[in-house]
Amino acid sequence: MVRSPCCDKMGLKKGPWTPEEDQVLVSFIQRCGHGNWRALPKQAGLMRCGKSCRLRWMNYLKPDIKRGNFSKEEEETIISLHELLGNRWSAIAARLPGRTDNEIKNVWHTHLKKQVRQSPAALAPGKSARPSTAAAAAARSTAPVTSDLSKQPITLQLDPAAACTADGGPSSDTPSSPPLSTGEASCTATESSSITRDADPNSVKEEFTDSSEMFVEMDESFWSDALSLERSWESCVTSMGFFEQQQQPPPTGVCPPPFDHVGGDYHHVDTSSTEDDMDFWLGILTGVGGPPGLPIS
DNA sequence: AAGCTTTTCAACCGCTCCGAG
DNA sequence: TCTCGGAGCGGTTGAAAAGCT
Repeated sequence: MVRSPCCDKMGLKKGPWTPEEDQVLVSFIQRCGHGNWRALPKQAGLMRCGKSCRLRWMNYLKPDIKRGNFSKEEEETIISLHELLGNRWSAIAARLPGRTDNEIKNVWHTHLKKQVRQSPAALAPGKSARPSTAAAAAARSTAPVTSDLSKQPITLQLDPAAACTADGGPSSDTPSSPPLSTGEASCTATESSSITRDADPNSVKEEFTDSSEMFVEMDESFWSDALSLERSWESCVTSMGFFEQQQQPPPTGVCPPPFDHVGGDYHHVDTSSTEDDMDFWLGILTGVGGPPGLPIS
């Protein structure tokens, strides 16, 4: 199937954004949100394609973006996560509040890659058997899981009915606040935001400062066990020694979709779930994508 | 100071994913 | 179930800045 270009190239501007264009984009998004990127430039009066607007906003103009050099801790976090996740820049960015995937990708290619090549041992303290980048990338379907689910960043699809104004238009009662922060009412129907369960965003960074202590590998046997219905989620994970290592009980705040929380334990209840479903759930667990885990009341 | 090389990073491109109809 | 369109992702590019001779 041949797809039409994302935009009609005729008459649309490319290249660096001017301060005036930035101002137009920011003020429009503050007023109206960005429910439909494709339609946004026309509505805002910008001679750009929607894709370009989205990129500019996501990578540069969004109010919560952290500018400036990466700290040593952030660099170490990127290196550790890259070892585990490969070139999944958006997943890595999800662990670094205020940093964008583009920025992380750039910093990796410009100096972290060289740094790792020069002194791989020094940058992976304490753990010599970490998977290679290539191996991590190849093993994405069995990506690691983090320790404390109660502090997991969760990608949340906001309920449009609850989170949006009636017309998807501007939220007039918060004119001076940063636009479109989590849960703000001026989003449109397709808006999504990331939240963390922990009020302090820095805790997320600290959580992953030394990923060698924070992650455990999950291989096919884990999912096979989990899917066999013979073992509970808790026993599968506990058998790996993971929560013992963390000196804490298995998570109780998030119920993975294929599981149910019965009698203080997690049981695999969805007999139709597949390993793909598990990968889906794993994305939720690692905060990488998808809707949130189901909170247990 | 000038010219050349290297580095940085914003932006583009093409692809995949996913939801709506 | 299939098709289509929008969003998002990762790879790549190229202009500008910085460093070097």
